[in-house]
This record gives sequence, C-alpha cells and structure tokens, in this order.
Amino acid sequence: MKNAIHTENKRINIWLVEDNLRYRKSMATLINGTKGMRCMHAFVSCEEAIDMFAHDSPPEVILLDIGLPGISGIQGIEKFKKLSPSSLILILTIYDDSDKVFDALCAGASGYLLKDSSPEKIIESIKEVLSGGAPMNMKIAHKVLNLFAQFNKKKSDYRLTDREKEILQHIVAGLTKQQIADELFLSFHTVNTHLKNIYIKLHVHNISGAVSKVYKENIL
Amino acid sequence: MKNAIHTENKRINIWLVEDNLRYRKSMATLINGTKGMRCMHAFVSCEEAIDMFAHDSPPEVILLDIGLPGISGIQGIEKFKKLSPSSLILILTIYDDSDKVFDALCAGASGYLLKDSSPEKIIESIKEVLSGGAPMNMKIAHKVLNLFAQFNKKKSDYRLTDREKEILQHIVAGLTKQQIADELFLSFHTVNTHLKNIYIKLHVHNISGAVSKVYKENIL
DNA sequence: ATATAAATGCCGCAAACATGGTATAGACTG
DNA sequence: CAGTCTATACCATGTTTGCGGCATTTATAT
Repeated sequence: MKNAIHTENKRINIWLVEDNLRYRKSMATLINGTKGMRCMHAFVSCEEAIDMFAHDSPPEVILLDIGLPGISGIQGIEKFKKLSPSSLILILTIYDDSDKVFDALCAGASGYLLKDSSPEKIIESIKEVLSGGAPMNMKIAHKVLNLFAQFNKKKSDYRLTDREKEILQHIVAGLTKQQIADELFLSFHTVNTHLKNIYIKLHVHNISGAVSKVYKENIL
Repeated sequence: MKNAIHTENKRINIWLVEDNLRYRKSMATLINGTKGMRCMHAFVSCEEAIDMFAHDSPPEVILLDIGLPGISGIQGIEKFKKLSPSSLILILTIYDDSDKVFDALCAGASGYLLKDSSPEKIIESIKEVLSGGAPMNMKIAHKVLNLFAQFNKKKSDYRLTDREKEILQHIVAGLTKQQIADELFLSFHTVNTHLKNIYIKLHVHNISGAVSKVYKENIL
C-alpha cells in the first residue's frame, strides 16, 4: 500500500505562504481542485513554514508572498533554500517594482507572478517551474531584461592604450610595478611612466582609486 | 480598450536577419502569412540590415539570428539600437548557452527565442514583445534567473569586524591611511594595524589585492 | 573570574609608490 | 614635412605602504 510503485498517483506537494486569509483560502482551493496537485500546508508567515520543515518532508514547490509580517518573503527565500535546496520557490505578490523583483530572483526564486494572474496562469506556472522553466509575468520579464541592460550600459572609455590596459590588468591582479616590469620585460621606469599616464586618464591618484574604477566602470 | 496597433490598418513592420536561406524564407512566409504583420526585409547579414536604415524607415521589430557571418548578432544588437532605439530586437537562434544569452540581453535584446520554437510561439512572441513583454524560451528564462542568482552569490565571509569593514570601504574609495585616520578620528597607527589585520584575513598583501577581492567576492 | 576577541595606540624601517621632470624612436596623420 | 601619439627609458624626491613587534582598554563569552 505504501509502495513506491504508485508514484504516478502521488500529487505534487505544494506549500503556500500568504498572510491574506481570503487569498490563501482561494489559492489552496484552486490547488487542491487541480488534478495532480496538493496544497499540503498553507501558512500565514515564513516562520510557520520554517518550523514545518522539522516535522514534514519538504515540498516540491512553495508559493510565496512577499509582503509578509515578520520575516519578509525575500528573506524567506534564502531560508527555505537553505532548508531544502530542491524546493522551487514561486513568488506570488502584488509588488512589481524592480527592486523587489531583483532581490527575489537573486535570492533564488524560480519564478515571479503577480496576484492579478488568472488561476489558469498560476496552475500553468506551477507546472512550468516543475519542468525546469522560469514562469514570469510579462511585465516582470520585461523588468528583468531592463535590469540586464542596465548592467552593461556603463562601459566608460578612458582611451587607455593597449599597453596601459595591459599594465592596469597587472595592477588589478595585485602585482607591484617591479613585478609588472619583470613580467612584461620592461624597465621599471617604463611601467612607472605608463601608470602615471593611467592615473591621469582615469583621474585617480593611487592604486586603490584605479582598481576601484576598473571594477565600478567595467574598464578593461 | 483596443490597442492602437489593432485599430490601424498598417501592418507591423518586421525585419529579419538570418543567414540560413531556408529558415529565412520560411520565417518570411510565416510572418507575411500572419494578419497584421509584414516582413519588410529579410537580410543575410547585419551589414545589409544596417545599410537599409539609410534607405527605409526603421522596423518595429527585428528578428535576429546570432550565428552570423561578419558582424555577429550580438554586435548587431548594439548597432541597431543605436540606429533606431525604438526598434525591438527579438533574438531567434540555436545558441542557448548562458554567455550568449547574457551578452544578448545586456546589449539590449527584448526577447530571446530558440529556433526549435513552433511557428505559433514565434508569432505569439512578436505580439508579446510589441505589447511590452519579454518573450523567452522556457529554458532561456531559467538561465536568466540562474544568472541573477550568480550575481548575488554568497558573499564570502572573511569575518571582518565592523571597524575593519569601515576602513576597507575607505581604502576602496581611494583614501590613504592618513586620510582615513583623519576621517574616522583615529590615529594613523590604528588604521595601520587594522589594515594589517584586514590583509591577514583576506589573504592579500597590498591594497590592490584587497580592493580586487572586495569587488570580485562582493565583500562589504 | 578569566580567557578571548576587538578596537585602539605606538615604533621603526625597508620597500614601494606618486609625481615632477626629460628624452628618444617609431608610427601615424594631416 | 611637421605634429601628435605611443612606447620606451631614466632621474630625483618626498610620501605612503607593508609588516615586524608591543601594549592597553573594553566587551563578550565560558
């Protein structure tokens, strides 16, 4: 009876974390009314869900709100992921600002839905995340791409020559001027001169300023 | 609540850049066979498409391959965006590795599809990108989320004390030890000692090593 | 209560750095 | 052909760093 052969009959184990009573009830009803899915637990807070990991086997999917009392959904993601790395976390929230999206996805969420999504869309998204996808609201996906575009926008050009870039790379790597000279078969004085010119071009006056600029403005 | 695009008689102006003859033909046929869409030009290379910007009005959507002879699709994105920032670029390629995806999205692509997508999916995606979405293949969306997770990868903990972190921040900002001492109302010797301990904890021996480590491992 | 860690302060010295010069040779540009 | 850019090299000088050691006070933990 408790034979593993009947796994095809087992329903997907889903946990729900949502502080709003009505939404929680309706989501649980939706999930339990769907063939192959089972809302095993519905929690009001992350704390309750965290406790449950000690008493029950972890779920395949966690549907998680962000605006929660106590531990926020964002913080919750990391804790859940630590307790059960294989559990997939699907954010279901009203917040669509870039910061929340960014934080949630960085923390390890596998999908991001807005609460105005249709029940069909939510069920579909649960299936999608289980099959290795990353369900996202259309607007959210757009924000995600914008976040990417922002990353690459700052490539300042300080018109460093190839030699200067080469030397700057070695500086960033932590070598001293003399070590760089040895490495590149140059005189110490040459490296010194190049670095002098680099400082002028980057508008810095020491190594730390140069290295910081390299990383902050994505030079090289 | 009708979208302006649907009320207008004009069809959506789409350009196609794809070096494979058969795929190019079949895509053009697909688009032109879709109500409200028109494949205005089909190019073999980015160069040809770039030339066309001088002779015809820019398209609403560019369907772009990545593996192209001459200017690659990735480089093409930036050039197209410069020539016509409002044109939306939809990548349509066989490459699904994270590097390509990352580069394309950073360059300004508005969507990323794989060539194994069904014709219906492609048409749907064109509509989605026009309505402000970011159509992505399921696997691609998953990779995008993984890229985010990598960004926020666990910041290594070198057990720096608050004071040490504070001093390291000032070092990263480009201040000298003496300037930091003045800034924090400390003795030069204190700053010196702290930095000494920071070096030991970070396993570096100079400022550039420390600053590099701060950025590379997301310390502070 | 007593060990431990953190923050603070001090000394000294060799090494490395920052910055002001000057200068030559080759490459490219108008 | 003259002018600019780049890479190369050298010099001098004062400043800053890296690192060895040592010491005190405070806070935390056992």
